[in-house]
Amino acid sequence: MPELPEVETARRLVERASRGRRITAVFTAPDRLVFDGVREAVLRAALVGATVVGSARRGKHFWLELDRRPFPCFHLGMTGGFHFYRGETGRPRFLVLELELEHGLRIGYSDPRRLGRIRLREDPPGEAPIAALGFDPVLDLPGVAAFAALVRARRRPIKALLLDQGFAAGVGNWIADEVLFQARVAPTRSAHGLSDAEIARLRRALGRIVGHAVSVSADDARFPRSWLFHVRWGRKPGARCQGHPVQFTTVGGRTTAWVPALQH
DNA sequence: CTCAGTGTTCAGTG
DNA sequence: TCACTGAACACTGA
Repeated sequence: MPELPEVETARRLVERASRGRRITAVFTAPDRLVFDGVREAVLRAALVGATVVGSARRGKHFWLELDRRPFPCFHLGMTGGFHFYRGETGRPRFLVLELELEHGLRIGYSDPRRLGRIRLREDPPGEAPIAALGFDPVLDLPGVAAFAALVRARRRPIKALLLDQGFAAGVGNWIADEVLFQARVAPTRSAHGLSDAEIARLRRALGRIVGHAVSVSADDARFPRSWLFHVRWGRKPGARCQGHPVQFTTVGGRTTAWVPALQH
C-alpha cells in the first residue's frame, strides 16, 4: 500500500539493512517500464562498489544516498515492495532489482503490476520528478495561513486537490478519504469554497493521520478503530462507520469512501 | 469470466 | 492555465 507512511516504512527498513554496507552485486530484470530509460549497464556501474551512507524521502519517492553520485530513486507505484533475504532461493516473484550487500544480505524490489519506477539522479530533490512535488506532510506541513492560501487558490474538488502530488506529496487514496472523514468535509466540495475552520481541520487531520500511520510503521492493525480506513476496502454494501452508512462514489477519478451524515 | 484497484502520466477536450 | 476524462501500464484476487 505505498502511500507516504508505507514508503517511509520501506525507506527505514532498506536503510537499516544497507547503511554502511557496500553493494557487491546487482541483478536487474529486463524491464524498460520500471527502469524508465535507465540502462542496465548504467545502473550497474552506478551501484556496484558503492557504499550506502543514508537515505531520504519526499512524498512517495525515496532514494538511497551513496558515497558517490548518482543516487538510485524509487517510486513504488501501487504494488512495489522490498524483500530481504539471502541466496537466490529467497527471491520474490516479479523481482525487478536486487542489490547484494557485502554481508550477503540481498534487498529485492518486486513490482507485480510494474507501475513503480527506478531512476538515477545526481540531485534527487532538485530534479524531476521529485522537484515538482508539493509540501510533504511530515517534512514540510505549512502553517495554517499558508495552507489556507494553497487550498483556496484552486477550484477543484478538495479530494482531487489532496491527491495532487504537486499540492501535498505523499497523499494517496486512503489518506485523502481519511483526512476528509476526520475533518468532516465532503470530498466533492470545491477547495475554493472551504471555510477557515474547515481548512484548519483538514490541515490538522492530515498531519495527525500521516504522523500516526508513520509512527506505527504503516501497520493498519494499529490504526485506531474509529478510522474510516477499516471499512473502505471492498465497497461492502451496508458498510457503516461511527454508526452511519458509508457511501462509495468516484471523485477525482478515484474510488471514494465517505460518510454523508458526518461530512458536509 | 469479469472487474476493480494503495499510482502516475499523457492525449484530448472544454 | 485550469480542470476533467479516459487510456495506458500489467497483474492479482474477489
